[in-house]
Amino acid sequence: MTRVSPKPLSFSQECKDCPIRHRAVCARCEADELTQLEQIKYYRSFEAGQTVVWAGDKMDFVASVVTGIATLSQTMEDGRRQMVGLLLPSDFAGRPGRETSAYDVTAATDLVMCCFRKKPFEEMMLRTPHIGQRLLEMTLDELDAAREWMLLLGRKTAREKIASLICIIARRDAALQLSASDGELRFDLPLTREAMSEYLGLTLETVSRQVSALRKEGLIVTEGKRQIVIPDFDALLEETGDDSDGGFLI
Amino acid sequence: MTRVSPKPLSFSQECKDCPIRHRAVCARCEADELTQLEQIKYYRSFEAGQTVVWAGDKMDFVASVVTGIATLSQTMEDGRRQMVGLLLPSDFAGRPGRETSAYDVTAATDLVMCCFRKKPFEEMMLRTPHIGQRLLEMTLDELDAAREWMLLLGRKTAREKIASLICIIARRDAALQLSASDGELRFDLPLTREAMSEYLGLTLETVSRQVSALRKEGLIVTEGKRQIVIPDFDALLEETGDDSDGGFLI
DNA sequence: TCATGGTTTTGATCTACATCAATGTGTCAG
DNA sequence: CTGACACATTGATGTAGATCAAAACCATGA
Repeated sequence: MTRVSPKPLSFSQECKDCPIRHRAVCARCEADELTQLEQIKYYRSFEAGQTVVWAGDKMDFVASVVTGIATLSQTMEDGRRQMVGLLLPSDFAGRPGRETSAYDVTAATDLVMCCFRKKPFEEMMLRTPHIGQRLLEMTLDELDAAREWMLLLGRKTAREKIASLICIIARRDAALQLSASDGELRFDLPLTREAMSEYLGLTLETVSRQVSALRKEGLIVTEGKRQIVIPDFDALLEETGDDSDGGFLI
Repeated sequence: MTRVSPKPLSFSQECKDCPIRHRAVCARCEADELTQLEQIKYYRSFEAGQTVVWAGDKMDFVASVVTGIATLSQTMEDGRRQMVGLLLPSDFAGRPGRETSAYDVTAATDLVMCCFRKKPFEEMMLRTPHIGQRLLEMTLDELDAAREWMLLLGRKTAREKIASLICIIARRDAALQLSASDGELRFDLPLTREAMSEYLGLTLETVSRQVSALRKEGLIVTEGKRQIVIPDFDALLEETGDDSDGGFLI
């Protein structure tokens, strides 16, 4: 909940930090709208493990992830938890037109978010249609991702779930940094086994076992703490159960 | 795929048929926009079991359900299927800005859809911001529903899944028809055991067993083919695993 | 250097649900 | 009335993944 002093970022710098979506929200704005956005935005940073908002709590801002990873989760009374959203840099959180957060929002890693107070943001949406249009596109993308996720939760085996998660993160990672060093893929898997289990609807023991299995078979290589190397992406894709083309995952 | 001759419905009649969302898309339009909508819309009807579009097929329209139930499903190569959308009267199908359908769209019951050719619809969205705004609201609602569904798929027991599905249908049914005869709830469960199993990520045998169990315990009463009576809604809610208030399900 | 606490791995056992197989029920055509 | 067909129920058995328990790993700080 540490409210950090606003960083001296210009818009162009900011867009460098969050290359896809946040820029898409901001960069097309006319100059005066842009100025207004500047006036109502602020930055907050969180340490890994901190909670941004609890489900049911008042949430008077919308935000986009600048660096780090945030998660959205639902909890049942008896403590069972299911992750329902994974926000990478440039992803958007918060729903215009709703007072309270429907989910626990948690920092999975150290996290910086760029926040806009909700009221002014909504007013600006009314004045500036393209923001709403862009938000609609992004929401439709998220809905598609959620539906892909539903297939994973409802029908995939533990092994397929793990392979899918790794491929999803690898793909999104590759999309963010232009570094498509084709052949092998190297990236950070910045989730604990527990976070992975909440994503996948498994226990953390099962996650651990299946990751070990994939490693023993050489489909993935783990380097140090959480660095992962995929020697042959297509081979791993085979294990996901998805049809080969991979389609429109974010 | 039977293309039905356009029915002689006025707008007000149409709004009677699809009381919530479809009206929300249309009724606020200015008179001239309304006329344009009238010009580009047409009706199609399908028999139970028919496929509206296959995943990957061209889909050059968006549509809203007038009567009946449609489903969105994903299929894996080996045939495993997961339902990812359940469209009741007034729900919206199709994504502006996408050429092909991402899902199999199927008529779960006899079905009538009100279709708008995509191109003119998109052009009208640009001219008429409130349509886009309404679509954003609807998409956000669907995203919330999808996330609730993810919790169900990832963490609920078979018994909780069945209870949840019945409650969801009962609630949406009650929302459509004003008839809130409180105390007991009576409604149609217009899904086969197989469709239910695709919704819930279970096998149809497990669905059958759990429905029988709920019936034997008196939590639900089945009348005739697919009519269901819930003598005590709150008692059934207890079995869903959700927190009592029930929140924001569509 | 060693204790401390968080995370991960691995093992042994249990169980909810899947799978395979048979039987029952309702509806429609003839 | 009688197959025939689609759908639903019920039973017997198997298994993927959960649960319970212990150990290993790994950073941090005294």
